[in-house]
Amino acid sequence: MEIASKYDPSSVEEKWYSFWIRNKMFRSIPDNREPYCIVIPPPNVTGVLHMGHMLNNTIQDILVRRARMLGKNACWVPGTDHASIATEAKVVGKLREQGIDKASLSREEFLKHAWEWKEKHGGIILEQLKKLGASCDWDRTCFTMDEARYESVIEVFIDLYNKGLIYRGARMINWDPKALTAVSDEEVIYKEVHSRLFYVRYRVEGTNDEWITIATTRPETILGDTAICVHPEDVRYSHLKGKKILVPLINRPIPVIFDEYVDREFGTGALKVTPAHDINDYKLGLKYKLEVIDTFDADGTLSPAAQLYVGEDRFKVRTRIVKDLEAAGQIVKIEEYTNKVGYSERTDEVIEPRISVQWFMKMKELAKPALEVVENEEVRFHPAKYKNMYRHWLENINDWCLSRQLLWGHRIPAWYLPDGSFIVARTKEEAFELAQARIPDPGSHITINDLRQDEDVMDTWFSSWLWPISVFDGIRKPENPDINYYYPTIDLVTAPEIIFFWVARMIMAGLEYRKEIPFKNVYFTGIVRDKQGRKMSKSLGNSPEPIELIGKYGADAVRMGMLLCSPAGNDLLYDDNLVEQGRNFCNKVWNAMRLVKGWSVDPALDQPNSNHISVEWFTSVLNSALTDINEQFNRYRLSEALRDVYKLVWDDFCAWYLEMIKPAYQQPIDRVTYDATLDFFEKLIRLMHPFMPFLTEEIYHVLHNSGEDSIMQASLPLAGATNESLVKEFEFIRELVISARSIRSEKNIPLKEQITVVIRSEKDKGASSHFDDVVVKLCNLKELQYSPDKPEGSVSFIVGTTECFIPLVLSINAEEEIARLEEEMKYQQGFLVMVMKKLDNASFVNNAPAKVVEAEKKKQADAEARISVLTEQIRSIGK
RNA sequence: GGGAGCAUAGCUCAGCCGGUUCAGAGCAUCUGCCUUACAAGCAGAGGGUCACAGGUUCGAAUCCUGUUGCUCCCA
Repeated sequence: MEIASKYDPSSVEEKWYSFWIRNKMFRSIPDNREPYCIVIPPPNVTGVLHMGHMLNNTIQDILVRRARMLGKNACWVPGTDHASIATEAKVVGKLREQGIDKASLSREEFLKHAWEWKEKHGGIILEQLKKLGASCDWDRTCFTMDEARYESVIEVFIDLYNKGLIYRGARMINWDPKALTAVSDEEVIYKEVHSRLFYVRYRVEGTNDEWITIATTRPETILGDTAICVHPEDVRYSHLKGKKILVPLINRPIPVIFDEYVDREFGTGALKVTPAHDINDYKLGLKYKLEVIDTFDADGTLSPAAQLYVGEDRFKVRTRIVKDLEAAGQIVKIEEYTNKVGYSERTDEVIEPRISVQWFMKMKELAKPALEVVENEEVRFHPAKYKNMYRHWLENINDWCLSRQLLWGHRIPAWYLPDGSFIVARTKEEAFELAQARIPDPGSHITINDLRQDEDVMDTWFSSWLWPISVFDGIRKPENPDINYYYPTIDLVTAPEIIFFWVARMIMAGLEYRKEIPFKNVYFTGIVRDKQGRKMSKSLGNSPEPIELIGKYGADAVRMGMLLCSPAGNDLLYDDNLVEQGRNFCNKVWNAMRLVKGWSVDPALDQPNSNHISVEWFTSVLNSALTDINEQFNRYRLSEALRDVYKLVWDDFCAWYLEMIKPAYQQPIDRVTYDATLDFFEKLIRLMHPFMPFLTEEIYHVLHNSGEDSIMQASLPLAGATNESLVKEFEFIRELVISARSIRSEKNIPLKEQITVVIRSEKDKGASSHFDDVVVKLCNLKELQYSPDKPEGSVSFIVGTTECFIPLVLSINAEEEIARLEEEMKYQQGFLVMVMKKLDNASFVNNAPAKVVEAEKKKQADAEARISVLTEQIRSIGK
């Protein structure tokens, strides 16, 4: 049968994925093998997967497939995340397109739409993962809001509330006026923006023309000012002690306070204090018991408390109030100014600091053990540099704002009584029971219908942080066989940007609910960027569509391309040519298979010497590479491991080994070499399988003509012994061959023309002759000779310290030759001078380790040998 | 404003404990080749004061200090 000269992934990938699924090869159930488990970072059901997911999931699949081939019971748990705020925004947007206003829907109606969205997009995402080749145990697919996960979240909320770790309180929070919800500190992105610094003068009460000038970037908050703050040692303002200042336009008197918080150098050294709308002002307000005037409504328009501009948007008001202040003669000057402004991660709306009653979780107690397990490397980070970042965050941790004013998510299990107090309970019924028990006066009876559940849902991450436990139902059933077997999981693969959102909190949850870390290693991938280093984003349109890419190049190529260039924690600059490189590699392997598959075996043929030595050599090379690659995996250097595989397969196996044993056209090969080669090939594809599952499965079946077994279930090749001296010997041969080829190329000697290479050596001495036949074959030699003399009319070259010649029929250009040799001579002499400088230095010889000195002496000897050879060569040509 | 990290070939990076696996890899570039597995290929070649300035040392890309430039995190 003719095998196509180009590997066609499209026909192969579908076939093998359904084969794996059909045979339940990704399925894992607890048994007595060692478990290996990864839980997927659940992708959001907001949309489709992007290149970052491709990289991240490729890495997970590599780890899982490798673990499986190492005989472990490998389990990769897939799932998706409900992504509260992001998904809700998408659903609202979609409804708006259909002319439906969210406000016109009941909670139940809205949730129906949200679930529809989830079913559709969650499904797409899982299909994309399958296209990539992900070997997830699909029977375990979870969703952060399915029944088991939902109940787990509620359980944990109640438990932490009862432990006093969750509380309800009024705090200044980050408010998203577009999504109309609180967001956590971690969801605020600070961006540098060009703005203006307004210098506004406030009149001192009781004077006609005494003023104090403040500087602000947010004049629209002036109406909420409740103090002016200056530094206690600032002499410019000391006369204002006890005075009142009038808020511009509304003339409300406010006190002057004195606090060291103020930076005297900034602006005028006088600060307006608006406790309702700035976190630092809020703290000052608490300290000095200032009045809090909330001049904004939830949607970012001014509230009646502002007195002016009521109902107008905050940014419109900024322009208007400046105009009005100017008219009133209270603008002193306006400066251009660059400052950082917080934006909502989800809606990109400018965050408004706002005082609001929310649910919070105390973090300090949980943070301590979570820091410890990373410090002592119970949980290892790869690369380790992220420990610094982690430590810094945990040491400066704030309470976690848990509630979100949204519909899509886990609803807060708190019920309010008519008197405003609340009860945290699983169900309304339970809350009612508790309520009755609590009410001291039996006469003031309430009915169950008097209870009203909190309208808010929880932060999405409050479900994600339980993920490694909840996917095994370990919250509801802490002793079930799955959780006992799979937990703690082994590896987590995620992005550094969610180290706080997710990684830190999972560690906390694990320690709190299992008394055990959730995973042993965290592999941080980089961010996939475009060639210009920009983050890939939909709005820029700079991200390739992963499924199209897979369709064009094949999943294996995409996996290779993504990983080849992404050492742990390093950003990856995506370029199509990475994927091309992956595709080319697939094709290379494919063609190696075509070559080997095309050979016919002659059982009568003895194994020639050159084949024998070649097999021995490659055995050693393979074993040593297997050892190295293992080591790379142990250090979580996956990109480097893949590079080593690439080099082993392409360079050592294809470019050297196969060329060494390749029979002449239409000639048969001997049995021993053929079997050894098939064995090598099989080991190589098994080694490659975690990286490129489809191609290797295909080749596995072509090589075996086998039916139902799969390379997935084969074991990884084990490293055996390496014959170091043989490998070293071959390095000499490799250099010799390259030099000879290079001369062939320089001298324009056609490949077909046979030449002779002479190695200068006393008979039976010098270069070993193990590989002589190999050299003859690789260089297309008539003959390889050893001779103590230089042949007449030949080009010479040096391999190591050994002199070699290629006798040429055509005349040698003496000048060219001498120039070439002299250049080499110059280099060698320079090298020798450097070596001698060291060796002549008494303190070097006395202080450096003997080994180093020895090495220098060897260098000296080698350089001298080469120089004398060169001298002799130049002289002989010269005469 | 506080903290962390990075700077090595045109590009992306590797170089752990200072010393021939020290100046490397892949890609890109250039020159030959459609050589019977592969042009998605083969054979060659060029290309770097290891950001800058000091210091420690017999010896520095590697350790220390400063400078510059970039990145990230936190407020």
